[in-house]
Amino acid sequence: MNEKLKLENQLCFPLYACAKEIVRRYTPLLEPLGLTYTQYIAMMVMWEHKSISVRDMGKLLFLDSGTLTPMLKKMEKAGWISRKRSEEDERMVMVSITAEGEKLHDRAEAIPSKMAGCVALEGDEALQIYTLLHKLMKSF
Amino acid sequence: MNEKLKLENQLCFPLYACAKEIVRRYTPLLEPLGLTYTQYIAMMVMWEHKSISVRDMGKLLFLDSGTLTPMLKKMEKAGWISRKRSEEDERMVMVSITAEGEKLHDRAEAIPSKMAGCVALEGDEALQIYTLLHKLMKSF
DNA sequence: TACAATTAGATTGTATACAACCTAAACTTT
DNA sequence: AAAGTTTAGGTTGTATACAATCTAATTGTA
Repeated sequence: MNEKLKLENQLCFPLYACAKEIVRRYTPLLEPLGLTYTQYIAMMVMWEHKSISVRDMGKLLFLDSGTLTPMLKKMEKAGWISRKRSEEDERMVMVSITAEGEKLHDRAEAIPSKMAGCVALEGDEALQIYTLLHKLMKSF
Repeated sequence: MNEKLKLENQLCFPLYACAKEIVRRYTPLLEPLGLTYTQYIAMMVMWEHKSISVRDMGKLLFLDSGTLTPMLKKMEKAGWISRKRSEEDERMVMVSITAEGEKLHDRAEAIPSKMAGCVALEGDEALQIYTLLHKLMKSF
């Protein structure tokens, strides 16, 4: 059997499995805030940018409108953001953070340090993997 | 703003983004074979094990029955595998590869080397990330 | 040996993901 | 300015993922 078609020799598979598992571990921490993981990273964009087009958010998160549009509608309904078509360019929809959305930031403060405890890597290794993944991500 | 809640300071995010992007790049290579990425890794298990329980496949792939059951039914319909409840332990369902499933192996042979060209890492870096991700995966 | 606890899959419900396609708006080019 | 092209979002359809729950089979135990 072709060794290259063995699961243990894949580079993509551990990437896929680790990503899923870590997202899964975020879930109980995000659940009290009412956020899913994807909504959480969308809120990170909002906390930092306050107002941004769907297009630019998609570029930051590597997500397209097929994923973002329904999710942003849910987040609008939850009261964390508002959506409004831009007046300068009517093709664009601007997403803006609300006061409720800002409040979530305080409640999310404890999450990063809690998650750090879930990752079984020494500090040095975490930095290595961070560096390598960023290099890979920038090549996309 | 809390620096720890910035997207660029997350470890999980590049993991999530890289995994999605690499799976996305597999898609056109797998499409002629009629496989999705998840079906492809399931076939890897089948090519190696020939016959395995749903439970054990789930442990190898980090997937549960909620994902596997519907997918394996599709793969059975496609003719690559067969599903049969075990006679020794009627709780278990054994999945076995068919002749059609074995044929797919030949057609998949070219995929790993094609994918290698999609990853913008030097040989050394690919090994590093492989090692770190496996360490992380084993801690689950 | 009854009976409680565990286990394996299946099912249901919710939430992504993304390709493919559609519409409207903005931009290019002639 | 009219026609063709590109762009931004929205919609549809398909395929995961996974929590929660259910059923049937098996195992552990008093």
